Amino acid sequence: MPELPEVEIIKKSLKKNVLFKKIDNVLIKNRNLRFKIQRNIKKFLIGKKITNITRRSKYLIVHFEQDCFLIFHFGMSGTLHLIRNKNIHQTNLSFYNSKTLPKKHNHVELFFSNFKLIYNDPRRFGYLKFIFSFNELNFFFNNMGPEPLDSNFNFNYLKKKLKGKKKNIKNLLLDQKFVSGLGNIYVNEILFYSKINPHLKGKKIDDFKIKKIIKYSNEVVEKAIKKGGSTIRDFKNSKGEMGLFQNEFKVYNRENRNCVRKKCSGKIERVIISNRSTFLCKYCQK
DNA sequence: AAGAGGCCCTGATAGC
DNA sequence: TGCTATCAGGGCCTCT
Repeated sequence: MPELPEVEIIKKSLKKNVLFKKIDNVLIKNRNLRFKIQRNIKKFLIGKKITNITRRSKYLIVHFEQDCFLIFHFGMSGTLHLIRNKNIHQTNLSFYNSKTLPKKHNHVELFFSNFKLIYNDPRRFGYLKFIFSFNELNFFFNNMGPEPLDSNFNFNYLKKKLKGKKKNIKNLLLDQKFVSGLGNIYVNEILFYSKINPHLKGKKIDDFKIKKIIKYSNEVVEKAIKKGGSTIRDFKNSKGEMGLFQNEFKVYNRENRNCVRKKCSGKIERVIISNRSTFLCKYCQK
């Protein structure tokens, strides 16, 4: 599901609901995720009070007292569900009420005094990890590139990083060491706005295009957060959960439809780059 | 050493 | 209805 904007939305609504709450109990129903859940994680979590909820890139970070942390990565299909006791339905962005809670693939349940938080992940590409110190946390994120909205993601940084790069710009923007937080949807959109062909090699990106990339990375990500993220396919029946940014897509999922630029007569094409769907207008994106 | 591709997994949907 | 094929918001690992 989530790229940076979606995780940001999850962070915000989680913060409203679970800040300063204490974990009473933990149920591990299935340890098999991308990485196996640590065997003794239950022992570490029980009795801990949540002191903050933050995000780095596509990772959600739950902070506890005494400098320990629980990191969530949602992979392609990971979701969090807040379930109130006694059927009180919470219609809060990015949470599902108990009616829409999937029955299968609930991997972890965290119990609080009057609600529980469930991590569900059918494809198991996500994972969670308990972190024991600030040092370990910093180390974990050490190799990650700046985020699109970070001031370090600037002209000089891109200029330097793109120099001599044979990799195409699409794969570069998907590379979390290059810039972190973007995924397939937002990279497609950013390249369309920037009028850059996804196949263009890094070293061929001139100064003008670098500025475009920065400008539209910022705009697309900011707007997506404002709109509550993108909801494409999961849990169609759920209500009150949907992000709205999918209505703003200019190229993603728009194969064979007309280019939205007024003077352009092109059609959106779908091609494959490194096994991922790539949407572009060949007339606009050079 | 950088870059391309395979692969991990389940579920939804389209086409026959 | 039921089969098969294809596709999906990610990223680690291996091979060249």
